[in-house]
Amino acid sequence: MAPSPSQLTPAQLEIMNLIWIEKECTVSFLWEELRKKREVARNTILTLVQRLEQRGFLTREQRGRSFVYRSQVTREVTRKQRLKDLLDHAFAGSAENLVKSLLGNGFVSAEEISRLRKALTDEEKRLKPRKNSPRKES
Amino acid sequence: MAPSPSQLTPAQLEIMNLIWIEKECTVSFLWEELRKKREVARNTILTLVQRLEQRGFLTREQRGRSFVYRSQVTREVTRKQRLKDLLDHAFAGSAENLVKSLLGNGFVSAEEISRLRKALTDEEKRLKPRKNSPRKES
DNA sequence: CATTATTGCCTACGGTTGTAGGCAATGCAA
DNA sequence: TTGCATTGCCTACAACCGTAGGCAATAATG
Repeated sequence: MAPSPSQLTPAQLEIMNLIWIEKECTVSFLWEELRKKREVARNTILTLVQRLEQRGFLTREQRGRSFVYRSQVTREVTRKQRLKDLLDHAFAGSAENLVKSLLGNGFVSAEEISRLRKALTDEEKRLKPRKNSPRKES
Repeated sequence: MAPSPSQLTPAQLEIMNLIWIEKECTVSFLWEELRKKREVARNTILTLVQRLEQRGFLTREQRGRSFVYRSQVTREVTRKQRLKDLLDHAFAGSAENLVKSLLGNGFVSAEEISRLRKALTDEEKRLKPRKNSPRKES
C-alpha cells in the first residue's frame, strides 16, 4: 500500500487542470491564475510544477527567459484512472451504485438526466440490438 | 490546499471498508483479513486503526482483553464526499461527463446499463411529470 | 508455576506533500 | 549604469502516511 505515484494529489490536480485547458503554461501564469482563488506563494507553484515534471506528468521547454510546461498525460486517462479507483475502492466495483449515488445526492441536473437517459438508451440498443433493426458494422 | 483531513487515504479506506461490512472489528481480525491480500505487520494495522480513532472516524470499546472498533461515519457519506470530490476536481462538475466516462471505458455491464436506463427514466418522469399523469405527493 | 501467545502502547523512520524563504542570474527601466 | 523586476534553483520544514520494532501487561497453555 505504498503511496501510489500515479495518483495526482489535490494541489497537483489543480495545476494539471489548468494546463489541460491552456495547453501551455508558464509558472507565472499558473501562479496568477491560482492566486485568484487562494493565497499562495510563487515558489509554491514553482515547486509543485517542478516535481510534476520530475515525475513525468509534465514536460518543459525553454521559451525566452522562462519555461513553458505541457502535459504528458491526457485528462481522459487521468479521469479514467480516478474513476476506476473510486469505483473499485469506494463502490466495490458497482457502477450502478455509483450512478445511483450521483442521482440520490442531487449531483445530476434535469437536463443531464435527460441526455444521459438517451445515451443509455442508445447504449442499450447497441449492446442488445433487436433482430429486425440491423446496424452498421462500425 | 492543506491536506484534507476528511478524505480517507487508500490504506485507511481499506480498513474502513472492512469495518463497514463487519460492523465491529478487533485489530486482530482486521489484520487477519488484510493479510490474506497482502503482507503486512500487525502493528501497521494497529497504528492505522488508532490514528483513525484519533481523528474521529472510529470509536472503540473495550471488550474483554481487547478493543472493538466501530465506524463513526457512514459508508454513504464517505461515498458522497468522494464522489463530489471526483466530480468537482476531475470532471469540472459535469456528472454527465462522469457517467459517459464510465460508459466509454466499459465500466458498466449490460445489465447495469439496462437498470440504470430504467432508473433514469423514472427520475426523468419524477422531475418533469406529464400534465395528465399525476403522482403521489412525497 | 513456567512458558508462550495476544494485545496495546510508545517510538521511529524514510518518503511525500504543501508550503515557502533566500539567493543568483538575467532582463527591463530610469 | 544603477537599480527594480522576473525567473529558476536550492534548501527547509512541519505534517502526514505507511510501515514496523521493541516492550510490557495480561491471558492461555503445559
